[in-house]
Amino acid sequence: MKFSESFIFTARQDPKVAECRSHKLLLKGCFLFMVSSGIYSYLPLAWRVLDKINSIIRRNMNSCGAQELLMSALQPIEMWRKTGRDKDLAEVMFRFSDRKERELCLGPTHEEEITEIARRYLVSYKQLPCVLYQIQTKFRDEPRPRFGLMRSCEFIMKDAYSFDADEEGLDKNYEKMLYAYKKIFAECGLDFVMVEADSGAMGGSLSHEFMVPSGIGEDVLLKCGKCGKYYKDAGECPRCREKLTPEKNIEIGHIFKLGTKYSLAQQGLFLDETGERKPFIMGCYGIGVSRILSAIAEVSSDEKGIIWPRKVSPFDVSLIVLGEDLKEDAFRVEEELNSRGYSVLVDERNEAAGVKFNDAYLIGNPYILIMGKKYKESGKIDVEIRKDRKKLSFSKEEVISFIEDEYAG
RNA sequence: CGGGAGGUAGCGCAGUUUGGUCAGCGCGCAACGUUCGGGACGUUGAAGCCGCGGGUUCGAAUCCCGCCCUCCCGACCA
Repeated sequence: MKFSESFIFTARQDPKVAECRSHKLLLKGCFLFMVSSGIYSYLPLAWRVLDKINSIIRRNMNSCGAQELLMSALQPIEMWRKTGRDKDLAEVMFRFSDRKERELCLGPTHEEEITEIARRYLVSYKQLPCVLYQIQTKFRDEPRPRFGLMRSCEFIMKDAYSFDADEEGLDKNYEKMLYAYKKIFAECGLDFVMVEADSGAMGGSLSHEFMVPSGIGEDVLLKCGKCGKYYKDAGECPRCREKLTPEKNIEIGHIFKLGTKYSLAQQGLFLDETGERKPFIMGCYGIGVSRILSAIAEVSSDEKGIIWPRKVSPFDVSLIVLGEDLKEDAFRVEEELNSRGYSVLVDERNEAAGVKFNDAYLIGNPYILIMGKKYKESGKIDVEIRKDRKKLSFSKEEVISFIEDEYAG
């Protein structure tokens, strides 16, 4: 893609509305458009990243045997009355009524709706286990949106729900999901920690949170200085007896063993082998998709901009062209890379070199190719690695295989 | 919802104390020329309900009253 034709319009100065690093960089780099407090539009750059995160999630969910669906965002309040959560979640629900006076809300979460779906179709033990998931926008009336995308009123979430005939089945699905989550976050390039957590308003017996230590965020965990383990609450490290120090974290995932809370309240019943009616044993598994984006921007960045991990970067490669007469050659390099499956952002704008370098750092693609004076003289293309700003120099053929090697590794 | 800070051109800001001389600066944008491996230079130009509504005054970005919006800290956080 040619930079001059792309919807990328970076800012030179830091935006005033942003205080934390990810918020600042995402606005400055033209990833996000702030509509209002806690409400954002994802611009093309961010959407490319989200698309990649979603692909990683889908691949890992599908390989667990989970099936994707998409539930409604509009939900009748009536559905929530069965579980009593119309009251528990009253504060966070965007509620209103339509012209027929039907009471509605914008879905803040979907346990009730998925249970309605499950009870309609899953009527026999033979249909279990069953795992369904969706990637969808959730709506929550936050009293205080914060840190840009970190806590917003509208956000993208992956939520999965498991239905089993017995506890053993739930344990199995829970383990599978836990394993998949580890793979997903690792693929997204995030260092995360896992802690046991409260089930809160979700209910149920066991839950784990996935956290990114970041120095900012809303969840404080206690870290053991000796073994490095994190705890939700404890006076001292149960293993080392070492003092614990509080550290801020970003929660990017949360999984719950729900048990029968919803199936009992909503008559989510099936017939077992003996012909007895039994409630589903349920689990639910959430990932804050848009929060992953901001978590990466928060922890994987420097003063110049974001440093996207390879698998989620908006483009695989930035290509800076310095010199009007080199454009055609640059487009040929782009084509070569495209044909091998790599996306390239070719900066062929008529801008000063410094502008192009700084924009490349801000946008944060993992590799920056430079075609300029050196290419004219010796046919060499410089490669700058965004992560550590290390510089290498290659011939045209070598560059292609270098990129291939990097992405293969 | 409590406490703090702020709202002036697309973005970042000065001006408000002491009302007039105030519609300003930088960046960006448009045009032309020179540049072209590290946020270039010159010339010219377009762009503003000074957050909104009342009030005081001969006169309000500036003073008074009310409201709205944004950020930060706290409460809240499925």
